Amino acid sequence: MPVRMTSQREIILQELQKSRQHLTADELFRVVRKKMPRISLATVYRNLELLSEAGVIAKLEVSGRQRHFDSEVVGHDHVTCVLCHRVENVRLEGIKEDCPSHGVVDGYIIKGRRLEFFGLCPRCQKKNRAIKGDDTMGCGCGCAKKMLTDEQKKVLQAMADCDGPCAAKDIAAATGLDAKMVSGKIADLKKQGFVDSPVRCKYGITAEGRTAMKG
Amino acid sequence: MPVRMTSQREIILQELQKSRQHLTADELFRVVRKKMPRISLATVYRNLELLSEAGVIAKLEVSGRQRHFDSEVVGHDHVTCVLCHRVENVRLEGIKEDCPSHGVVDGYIIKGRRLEFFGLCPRCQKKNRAIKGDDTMGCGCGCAKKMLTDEQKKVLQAMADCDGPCAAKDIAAATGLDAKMVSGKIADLKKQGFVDSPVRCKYGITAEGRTAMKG
DNA sequence: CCTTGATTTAATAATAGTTATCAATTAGAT
DNA sequence: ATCTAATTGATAACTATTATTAAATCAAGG
Repeated sequence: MPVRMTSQREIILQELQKSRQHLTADELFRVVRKKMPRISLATVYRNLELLSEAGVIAKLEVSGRQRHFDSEVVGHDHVTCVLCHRVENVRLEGIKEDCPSHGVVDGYIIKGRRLEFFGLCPRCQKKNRAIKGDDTMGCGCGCAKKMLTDEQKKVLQAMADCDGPCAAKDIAAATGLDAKMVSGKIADLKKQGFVDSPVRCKYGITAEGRTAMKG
Repeated sequence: MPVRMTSQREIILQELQKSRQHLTADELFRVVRKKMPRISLATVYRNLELLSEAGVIAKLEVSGRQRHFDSEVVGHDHVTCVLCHRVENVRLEGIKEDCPSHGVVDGYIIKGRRLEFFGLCPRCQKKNRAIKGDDTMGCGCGCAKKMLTDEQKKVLQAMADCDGPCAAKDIAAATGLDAKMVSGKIADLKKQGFVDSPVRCKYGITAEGRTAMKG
C-alpha cells in the first residue's frame, strides 16, 4: 500500500507549510482552491487526516468547534486570540521546565501536557481597543463575549425598539443620555458590527447586535 | 426578561453539581432523564448554555468533539484521560505561580491561560495495563490511538480475512504464531473491544477492531 | 502502448454534536 | 384567577467531519 504524492496532496501540504498559521480544513480548502479550483473539501480533510497519521503534520486539539492543523509536528504550546480565534505557536523558555509533563498527578499517570494561552493578537489589539472587562476567564476559557456597557445596551435597546433607521438625537431622547455620548457609543458599536448605518446619519441595530444584547 | 426557575432547569443544575465530573450535554441528558423522562435533549443544551452565560456553570473548552460543562466556575486546569476521555479538575500548587497567566507574550496581550494534562485515569490504569508505546504526544495532543503490536495486527488481519467467527487454533495456523500466544492476544484484543466472541470459543473482529487495524 | 490492479479523487450522502424553530405549556407578576 | 412572556418538547436545520462510490489517475508488466 504505497502512498502516492498527488498534486492535490502536494499543494495541501505546501500551503499549510507556507502559512505560518494553524489553519482549519476549511481555511486551507479556500487557499488551495485558488490554485486548484476543482478540488473537493473532502480531499482536503482526507489528506490532512492522512498526513497527520503519517506524522508529517500535526492535528491540533485546541479548543473550539473547528480542528486546526499545524505543519510543525514537535510538541509546543499555543496562544489563541479570543476575538479572531487565530491560533499561533508560543515558545516560552523556562515554562516547560516549570510545568511537569510527566509523572503522577491526582492518581493520573501523566503522558503529556499542553499549555493554552488566551489573549488578543496584535491585529485585534489595534482593531478593538474598546474591549472592556477582563472576565475573559469567567467561563474557564478565554472566549468570553465582548461585554457591553449599560449605556451601550441602552442605545442598542432603543434602536431595537424603534423600527427602521433612526438618528442619534432620537436615541439620545429615547434613552435620556447626552447626545454627544450617544454619538460616541454608536461609533463604537458600529466598529464592533452591532450597529450599521443604512442611511447617512441614520442608524439601525444589526442581527449581531441583537444577539450581543441578549448576553 | 426575567429568568424563571423551572423544574427542568433546577434538575439539570442539581445533577451537574451532584456529579463531581465534567459531563457532556448528552451524559447529563441521560442522568436527568431518569428523574424526568419526558425532558428533551434540546432543553438540556438550552439550559447549559443559559446557565453558563449567567456564570452559574462553566462551559469548558477542552479539546475533543463534545463540549463539557463544569459546575465549578472559578478558573482551574484539567486532566483528560486519553482512554475514556473523562475530564477532571487538577489543582497543582506551585504551577500557577510558575506559569504566567497575564502579561504580553509574542505580541499577544494574555488574558488567561489553561493547562491541560493528558494521561491515564486510575480506572483505566487498572483496566488497561497492556498499553504500549508512549508517543501519546506525537500529534501535539494526548489522544493517540491505542497502538497495536505486530502480533495483534496479524491476529486481527487473520480474523478479518476469514469470514464468520473462527477458533483460536485457526488463527494460529493462519498466522503461524504459537497457539498459546494467540489465545493471550485474543483475550487482550477482546478486552480492548477489537474482538468479540459471538459463539463460545469462536472469535470475530469488531468494527472497532477494523478501524484500529488501519492505523 | 495497452491492460491490470491499486490508489486517489470529486461529488455527494451520512453522521455527530449542537443550535434554531415553533406551537403548546407554564411560571410568575398583576 | 388571569395574562403574558419565558420556556418546553419535538423536530428541523445547521456545521464540521467522515464514509461511500463511481470515475480518474497512476505504476508496473506484458
